[in-house]
Amino acid sequence: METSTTHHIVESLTRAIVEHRLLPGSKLAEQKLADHFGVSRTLVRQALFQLSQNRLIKLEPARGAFVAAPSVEEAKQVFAVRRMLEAEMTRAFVQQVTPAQITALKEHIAQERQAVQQGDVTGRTELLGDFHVRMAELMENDVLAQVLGELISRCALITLMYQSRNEAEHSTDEHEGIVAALQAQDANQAVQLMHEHLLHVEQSLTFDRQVPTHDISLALA
Amino acid sequence: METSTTHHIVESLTRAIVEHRLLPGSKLAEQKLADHFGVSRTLVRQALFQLSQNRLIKLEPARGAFVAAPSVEEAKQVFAVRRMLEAEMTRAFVQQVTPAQITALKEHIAQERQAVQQGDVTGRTELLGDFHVRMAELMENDVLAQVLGELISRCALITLMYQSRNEAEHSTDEHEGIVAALQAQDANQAVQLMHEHLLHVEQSLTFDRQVPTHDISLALA
DNA sequence: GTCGACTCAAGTGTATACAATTTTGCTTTT
DNA sequence: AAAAGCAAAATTGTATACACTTGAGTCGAC
Repeated sequence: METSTTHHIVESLTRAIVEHRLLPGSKLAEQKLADHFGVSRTLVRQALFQLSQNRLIKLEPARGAFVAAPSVEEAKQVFAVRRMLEAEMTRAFVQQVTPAQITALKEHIAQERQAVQQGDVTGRTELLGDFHVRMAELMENDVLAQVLGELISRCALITLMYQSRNEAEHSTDEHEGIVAALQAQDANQAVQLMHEHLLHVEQSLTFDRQVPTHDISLALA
Repeated sequence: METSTTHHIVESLTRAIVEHRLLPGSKLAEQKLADHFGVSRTLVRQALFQLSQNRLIKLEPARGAFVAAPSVEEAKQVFAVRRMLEAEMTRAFVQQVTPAQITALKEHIAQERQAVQQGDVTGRTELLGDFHVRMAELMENDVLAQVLGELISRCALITLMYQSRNEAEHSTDEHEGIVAALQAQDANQAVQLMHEHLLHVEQSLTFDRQVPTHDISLALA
């Protein structure tokens, strides 16, 4: 089953949504997408279904697909779960840390800094999230990496909406602190820094800043 | 989008797989399923895609759908994640525990006991998993409940394959111990009991018992 | 002028038709 | 007899056709 064409459509729409070229609430009409990609509605529908599983869009029966408008409330719940999961992940990481892992994480942080410096908003958000997934991957637990990846992509939209450059820079600093604690094999310190880091990221979202939208009912709600 | 017909097919196939009427490796031909359910391949394909997201089946390009054969290795990874997540969940639970929650959990355990007594293998496996999801639900964090639900259903197949009645009874006893610690608001005790409980469940899977299969390459591997 | 029912366009839901790929079984060759 | 090659059947992948639902706009009644 699973074709590469469908995957391409998913990727393309994902980029468009994450980069805010498609705003929350926008309708995604099947035929228009089919025309744009030069395929039939069949493949578009497969892609839309997949995107709905990723929570990037919402499917309403007989009405169609709309770009998701994640609530701050949901993001808070996601962060609560991430704090639970990542605190323990960090503790386990220290138990089996190797110099190679530290090197890999430091390299990643260097990339983060570069993206922040260059003002690459989309890139930096992706990299900041990937730091956490990278940790999971380095623990050689595919399930952990995947669950964490889903959690992070689940609030990627909302993070993008709310996160400022200043906060992004702060996150990179905190990543550095965590890696330092990991290197020192100071489990309690690493866990606490991770916990605080996630709290900080969450708090930066709760400002409830003004967000543009195309959806009238959403704009007036 | 999302129709109730597709949902019905998913439910039906899920039951068949979980109840081992369809063994790991079995091929699920689209036309045969379509005939059986009296619908077109379109709806069957939707259902199969959904099942593949739930990891109950595996889709191979141009070859078709096959009932998944989860590895013990994967189950171990799932349990490692569950230990991380549920230990912290338990700790947070104690922080905000109410008498109503304790009552709800005790009621659930009574159901577990009944299923174990009656030799209802499928029912007991479902209930034993649901205890953990119920805890998440009682915390009013939908995301947590959903993530945990996915993790549990992800190893439901393998749990069913390996878990004996004796182990099921033991699990129920451990659930009772956890609730007692929650009621006493003894966070450390509750967390440790939860941690040990998940270790026990995992260990009961690693026996690598003989499992019947229709897949030849799998049987000879 | 407002509310309600009707009509019709637009779009989604499902089935079917067709194309491409894989599997299977037979034939041929060594 | 075993292995390789080929052809037909079966199965998946994609496109199209048709049915049904929704929502907007119009017309008419009050």
